[in-house]
Amino acid sequence: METIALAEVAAVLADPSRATMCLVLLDGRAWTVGELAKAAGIALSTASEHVTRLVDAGFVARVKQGRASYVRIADPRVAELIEHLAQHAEHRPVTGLKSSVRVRRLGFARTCYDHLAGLVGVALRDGMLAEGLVSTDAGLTLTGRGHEVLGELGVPVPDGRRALLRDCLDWTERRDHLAGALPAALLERAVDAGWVAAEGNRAVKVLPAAEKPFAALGVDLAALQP
Amino acid sequence: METIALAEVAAVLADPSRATMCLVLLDGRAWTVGELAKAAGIALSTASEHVTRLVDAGFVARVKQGRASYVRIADPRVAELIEHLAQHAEHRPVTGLKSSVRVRRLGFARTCYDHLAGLVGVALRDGMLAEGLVSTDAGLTLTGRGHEVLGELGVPVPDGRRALLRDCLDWTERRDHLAGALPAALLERAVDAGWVAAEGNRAVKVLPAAEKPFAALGVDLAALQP
DNA sequence: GGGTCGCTTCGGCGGCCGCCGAAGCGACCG
DNA sequence: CGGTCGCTTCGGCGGCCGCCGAAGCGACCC
Repeated sequence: METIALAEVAAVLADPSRATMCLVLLDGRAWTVGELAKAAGIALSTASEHVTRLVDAGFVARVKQGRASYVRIADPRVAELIEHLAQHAEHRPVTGLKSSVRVRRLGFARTCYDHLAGLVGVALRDGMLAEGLVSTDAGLTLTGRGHEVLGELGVPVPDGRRALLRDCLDWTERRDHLAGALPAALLERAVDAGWVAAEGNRAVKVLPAAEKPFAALGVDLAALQP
Repeated sequence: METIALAEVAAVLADPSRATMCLVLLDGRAWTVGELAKAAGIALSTASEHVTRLVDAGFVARVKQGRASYVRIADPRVAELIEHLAQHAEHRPVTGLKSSVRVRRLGFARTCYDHLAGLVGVALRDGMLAEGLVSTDAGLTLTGRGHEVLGELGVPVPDGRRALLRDCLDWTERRDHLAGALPAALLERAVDAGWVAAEGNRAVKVLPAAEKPFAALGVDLAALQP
């Protein structure tokens, strides 16, 4: 019986249109049904049906606002599940030509649901390790120094149920970057403080103000330019 | 393009027969194609086709031995992915009547791929936390005392790429138990040392010899009997 | 070497599901 | 209070895919 549940959940993501929707929703924003239809290249009516199914499966939430209907990922755990699955999917040969163009545009800095990824994301992981802010001795952990430095930068260290730090294989870099509650808080702080700014879909622009705080995290942005 | 990859991977698990196969394979053993066919309730020919597809997708490995053909999960990361998906699947209402009977049989102690789960698995997490062997201060980590105690028990602390400790929502207990490289090493030691013995599919029998080592891990087995 | 056994491959059937356009339905705009 | 706009629902079409039994193919047994 329980086994059927697994198949049902997988079936929801097994359709290319629904998969596309989930992936674009990983940018953390709320999309209208019409936008999702366009992104997936299908009729509005079909998109609406897909959204219904994603809602029923608990993957996304639909919030009506006036005559529009906004769709967003239901909760961070779902985002992590989709990322996990996408990681496995990208774990093999690949890749087309067109995608490499898109990847170029997104490669330097981008968001992965609610945290930084791309070249900058990977450098952040390396830098924080090198500075001793995080440790991999027994799983990924934040060190005492890490607590201090983040405090000085105005990044609150979350203490909820969600894992503080997780490795997340980067789609473009093929190396791990940091995911979890802490990187999410870091991105939020970075946007608030004007260190970075969201550009397009998932692209992120790194602003000059980022230089100092990122240096404190072990990242030399000047040496990193593409 | 990349989006299609996600859908393809999900599609592999979206079939009830293949999902069943993957779930039974979570016991870590190698199954023959015939056994899998019986478990899924389908013809041998169909099962063979499913196995081929699971192999192509990188979920399982097929190793020929004489005229038999053994199938097992391809690697621990795959097992974690399937568990992750199954967790999401079981995250809702549920449950039939028949399944509760099966659950009863498996509830006390069972394996979850390569580590202990069930009531004992949950108690292990609680006990190790209470004894200060693991900590949740910044993600799940093994403490210094944890290293010591495990050393005394003859459990080697792995240092590979795989995460040492992870929370894993228990299907039967609806609470977390410990997964990851360390719980896997613990189970292996427990079997070798005769603390526990594998019974049926995923059921585990806890032997008298388990009392002392489990007490060291903060678990009072006598108080735990079902 | 003939017989059996376990698995794989092949052909063909049947059902499910994703697709669209048309129609229905609120919400907002004048 | 008609008109438009965004979304949802409905009916029907078409293709894909999981299913089986039959046939093919090695490996083992005697």
